[in-house]
Parts: sequence; C-alpha cells; structure tokens
Amino acid sequence: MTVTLADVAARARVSPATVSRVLNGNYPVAASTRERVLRAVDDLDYVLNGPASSLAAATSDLVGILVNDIADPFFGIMAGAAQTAIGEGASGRAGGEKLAVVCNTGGSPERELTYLTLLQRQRAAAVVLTGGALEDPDHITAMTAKLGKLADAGTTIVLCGRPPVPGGAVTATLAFDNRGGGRRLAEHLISLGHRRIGYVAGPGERTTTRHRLEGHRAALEAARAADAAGGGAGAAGSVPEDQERLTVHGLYDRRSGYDATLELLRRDPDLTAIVAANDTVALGACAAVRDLGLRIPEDVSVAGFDDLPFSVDAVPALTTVRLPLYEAGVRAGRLAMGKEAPPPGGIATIGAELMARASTAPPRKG
Amino acid sequence: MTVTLADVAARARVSPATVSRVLNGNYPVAASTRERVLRAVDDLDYVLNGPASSLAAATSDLVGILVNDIADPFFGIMAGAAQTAIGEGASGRAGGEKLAVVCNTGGSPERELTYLTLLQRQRAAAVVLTGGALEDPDHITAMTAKLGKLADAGTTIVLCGRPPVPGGAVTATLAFDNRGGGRRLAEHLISLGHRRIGYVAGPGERTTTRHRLEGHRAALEAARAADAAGGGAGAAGSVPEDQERLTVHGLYDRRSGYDATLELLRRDPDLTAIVAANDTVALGACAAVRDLGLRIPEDVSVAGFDDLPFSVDAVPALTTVRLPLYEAGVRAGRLAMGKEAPPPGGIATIGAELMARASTAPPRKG
DNA sequence: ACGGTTATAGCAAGCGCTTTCTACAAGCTA
DNA sequence: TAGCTTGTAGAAAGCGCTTGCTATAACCGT
Repeated sequence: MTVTLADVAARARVSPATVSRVLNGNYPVAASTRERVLRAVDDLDYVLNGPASSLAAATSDLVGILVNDIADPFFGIMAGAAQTAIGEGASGRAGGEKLAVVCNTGGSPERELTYLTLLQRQRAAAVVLTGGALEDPDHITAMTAKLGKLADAGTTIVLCGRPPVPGGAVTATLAFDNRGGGRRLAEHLISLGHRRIGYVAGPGERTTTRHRLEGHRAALEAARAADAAGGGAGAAGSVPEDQERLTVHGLYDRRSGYDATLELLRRDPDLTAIVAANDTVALGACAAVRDLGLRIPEDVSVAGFDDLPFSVDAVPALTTVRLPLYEAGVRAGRLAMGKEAPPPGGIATIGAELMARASTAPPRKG
Repeated sequence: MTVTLADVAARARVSPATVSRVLNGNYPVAASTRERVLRAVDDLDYVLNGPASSLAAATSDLVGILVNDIADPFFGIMAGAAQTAIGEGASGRAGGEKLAVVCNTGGSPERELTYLTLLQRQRAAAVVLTGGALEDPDHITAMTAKLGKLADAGTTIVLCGRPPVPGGAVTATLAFDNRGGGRRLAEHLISLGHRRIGYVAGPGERTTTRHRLEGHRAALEAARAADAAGGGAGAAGSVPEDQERLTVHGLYDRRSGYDATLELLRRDPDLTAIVAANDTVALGACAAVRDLGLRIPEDVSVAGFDDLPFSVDAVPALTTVRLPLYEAGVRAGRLAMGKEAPPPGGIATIGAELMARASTAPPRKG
C-alpha cells in the first residue's frame, strides 16, 4: 500500500505528530530529530496525502487562475506570470509549494461559476480572476455571491485585468486602463488626420470591450468639438455623427476581425482607419483590407490592442496599445500569495501605453 | 460555520450516508428521498468538502494538464481542447465534474517533476502531459519513476504530442509525426529547387526538436543522393555536406529566430531558404531576413511549423506544417477520462500536414 | 399467511493528517 | 535543593466524507 505518515514515524522512531511538524516546519523540532525524519521520508519515498492534510488543516495549497481563453496569449502570458510568481519562493521542502493551476472558462459564465465552485470545494487558498468580466446582471449577482462565499471560507481573491467588484470579498484588483488605452489610440489616429474610423469591437457584453470603446468614442467626441471650435472640418473631413454605424461587434478572433472589417468598409468605403478589439482581430482586419485591394497604411490604417508578441512582426508592424501583461500577472500572483501588500483601496490601475508603429499613417488627402 | 453533509442530512431527515449517495449517484436512492436531499442541499447552499471526500474515497476529481509554455498558443490550444473534453459530459450534479487544470512547467524539468508530485499528492484522477520531452537521461529516469508511482496510485496518464515512454505506466500516447513533418517541409523546399537551406532549431535537448531536424536531414540526404544519381547538382547547386554548419539552435521564441537567422545568413549568405523550429521563430526569421534587406520569398524562402492561427496572416502567408492541436487535445482529454479506448498498443501517431503558402517559392536562378 | 426477495436507508468504522493539550527532561534562578 | 521556565515530543481527538455491512419495510409467490 501507499506509505503513510505513520510509516515514516515508525521508521524514524518518532510520533506521527513529529513527522507532521517536520514536514510543515511550523513547530520547533530538534535538528537531529528532523534529520532522522527527513531521511525516513526519503527512504520510504513518502508523498503527503493532500486531501487528508487539507481536511485536517481546513485549507489546501491549491491556487486557481481563471482565464477566458487559454489559447489566447493575452491570457497565457498573464496566467504564466502569475503561476511563476506563485510557484517561486516555495521553500524547498513540502512546506511552501502551492499548486498553481489555470482553469479555462472559455468565456462561458457557467463554466466560470463551475470552476469557482470546484475551487471552493477544494478549499483553494487563493483564486486569481483574469480578463474582462461579463456585464450580465444575473451573472454579476451570482459571481458576487460566489466570491463572497469563497472569501468567507478564507480564500484570497485577486482580480487581474478586470474592473473592481463591489462587496469587499476581493483582496486586490488590478484594473487595466482600457478606457485610457482606447482614448490614446483614437487620439493618435486623430492627430494623424483621421476622422472616419471604423471600430471592430469585441463581444458587447464584456467590460473590456465597453471600456475600450468608451475611450475611443470620448476621443472622437473631443475631436469633433475641437474641429467645430476650430472652424469646420479637419484634414480629412469631420467626425461622423453616427458612431454606431462605424462599430461592429464580434469575437476576439481573427475571423471576426476579417468579417467585421469587410462589413465596415461596405457600410462606409471612405473609412481611413480601422481600430480592432485586439491584435488577433487586427490581423484579420488587415487580411480583409488587403483582400479588398487596399494597402496598409496608405489606404487604410489599422490598429490593434494588447501588443501581443507577434504584433511587432506583422507587416506592416502593428500599431497597438501595450498592456503590461506579464508584470500584471506577476503582481497578481504575489498578491494572491500575500507576498505583497494590496494597493491603497485594494485597487490599482495599470497603464496602457500606445505603441505607434507602421500600420498607421496619415490618410491620403481626400 | 460551513455547512456539512450532516447538516444537509439533518435538514432532509435522512442519514449522512444517504446524502452522500445522492450526491455521488452511485447507489439507488428513492426518487422522493433524492428530491428531499437535493432541496436541502440547495436550501443550505451546501458545497461538498473536496479534501474530505477525496480522503475517504482515496481519489480526487483533479485532472492535471502539463504544458511547457502556457503563453504559446501551441500549448494553449491543446490544453484548452483537453480541458473542454474533460469538463464536458459532466452529469449536471455534483457527480461528474472534474477539475481540469493546466500546469505550466515553463520547460523546466524540475517544475515538471514538482507538478507531478503535487498532483500525486492530490491523488489526481488523471494527468495529461503535452509537448516534447527532455532527453536528459537523469530526467528521463526520474520521470519514468514518477509516472510509475502515479500509475500505481491509480492515476491515468496520457501523453499528447510527446513520444512514447517505456514502462507501461502510460495509458495512451498521442505522438505527433514531427519527423514526417520535417521531412515533408524539406521535400517541399527541395522540389521548389532549394538546396542550401538554413535550419533554426529549437532547444537541442528536446525530442520535438530532434525529430523535426531528423526528418529535415533525411530529406536533404535523399535529395543529395538523387542529385548525384541524376548526374550532378540540382537547380540551385548541391546540398551542402556540412549540415551542422547550417543549423543553429535556439529557444521557441521570436528573438531566437531573429538572432539565429542573422547568424545563419552570416555563415552562408547563399542560403535560399530558412526553416524555423516553429511559427513564432519563423516570424523572427522573417524580420531578420527583411532587416538584411532581403525579400521573402524572392530572395529567401521562410517556413515554420505548427500552423498557429496567426501564420496565415503573416505577410507573406507562412508556409508551415499543420499539427491538429485541437483534435489531439480533445482526444487526449477523452482518453484521460476513459471516454475513449486507447489506440492499439497504446500509441497513436498523429499526422503532420504541409501547408504550402506564399513564404516559400523557387529560388532565384544562380 | 409466511419465509424469501428486493428496494432503501442507517450504522459505524475508518481514510491520513493536524493540532491542542499534556508530559517529560534539562537548564535556570534563588 | 526546590521551583521555574524552556525546549521537545507524544497522545489523542477530531476534520467531513465514503462505504461495507446490517436493518427494516414492502412485496412476492404459493
């Protein structure tokens, strides 16, 4: 049968209690005894029974990291960083190691809740939620309740790249400045002279989508006002009134970017720029623009969001908004482990930086 | 305090045993009783104590999926597919749900073993190992031993995209035909007329790297023989003897591709094609080729491996070798859950398909 | 109407660990 | 030397669940 604590104790000629204390390192044990125990552990090739340990201690070493789409490097980078931050610094022995695991919700609210229940069931030590949240009221209610229960059970909760949740259950929130990013990207295009800008948005019910779009619209609004104040239209006409018409929602994948871009350019062939929900979508947008026989950026500028690793290698290199995904992931991991104090108010906003590259340029003269 | 099975039992006016049996659905319970229990569960908002359950049942509902690099879509796609396959088909109630989690080893052998120990400790129901294995003898020994112990403890082990492991501990192996893929890619270039082909390999100690390279070399060897038989050099000279000189090892990232390509073209400016370890590396290779003022594919053809989603949008579209990552992941997940019978001999080889696109073309004459 | 099935449900013994409380030596102080 | 504190280790009571075995009705054929 499998080796148990008692077996180790017998071999080391100590009590099970002593073995437990050596393994957990939370109680003074004489050096000689410790050594004897450790040798017995090695000799017998003992592996702690996690469930038994968790049952007795009423907590486990499981840390869950929830992501919307594990195949998307946006999440992969954050999750990997968090997992690294959680795993490292584990004291060599059985003590410190946490089991940092990532759970892929696929963007489904049901699976998100299921995973949280499963983690709750395992008495997870901490949970990190990444990516934009769904804005469905029922889901928000359910999530708030679930997070509250997790917090009550002693689970640390950290949000990474997702807006704050009311209720005090969350230990720390790292929110991305998606509004600011959207705004800066639009301002960049405006300053280049663009006024008719198509927008390929992500799923409409996600906070990330909404915030980026809000920033975008705000910048356009400001430009319209400025143009009006400056006495009429800008370099390339004026900002269209009906922004809804220049917006198409899709998923965060290439195909959506392709289809939406075709649709946008059909609706308004005079668009001089396309802003995409993220870099993957932007790639699809580029393909669509090219398939229409247009050049980037001479005929149409294209911009993305996230600055994923492949974006700099796109041709032309993609103008995008950089989010410090890795750094945010590391910080989230550290916060989940209590290795770092939460920011004041529990909330920190993480900046989004414009990366102006070759895929955007001034529009051709009318 | 937290609600326990006993609380539910009391409220439903049954014994704890009955509640357990309702929840697990592995024992006949009268419909009326079941309903009463289920209502009590809902009323009290009861969540099973996983550790207690696992301790008593000597098994858990944890399924671990190990990946080398979670930020790489290659792994993300497989892991996501496996997770989906494992999660779905869970009978609605507390019964079937497995907690499918992915663990990021970062390619480190130590972390790989650590994760396996952690999963062993949790009495994981199954483990899926993805990606190429390390060829270090010590690590192989340690892994074989560890997998043996896991198997002894009743954990199902499935390999996905990794060569078979001797010893019988593994339930099923899905091996990618990396050799065949490497060969077909080289044959494609050879048939286009290329003879001096640079190779940007992955980390030398990985099976995937070695197999792809072996396929590549075999095709070149065959071409050399054919050229000789056919009376001399082919369209663009003959296949160089010293293939080592045309091979540079790096990591699976863009930077490695960039650096290695500069190095290759420095060593031999007459190269007419570059084969990269994977698509990400190929992107870096493309950037290097361009920075040297050369055109793709007119001056230098470039090819990748994996057919990641962004590859079709590269400019020019990347010639690559498609691996059915999603399908393989699903199958691995189903095998891990015992939803599918293992292939004969426990091993299935998964084909690799050449995707000839615009980044490869015949070399310019002489 | 009665022994024998069959369908349900309860009893109680663990599963392997953690941790409180207690016990025992030593090493001090006074 | 008596009486403490301090350092170290053991005894034992659970943690909350599963499951083999047992008990009780209800039901059957004859």
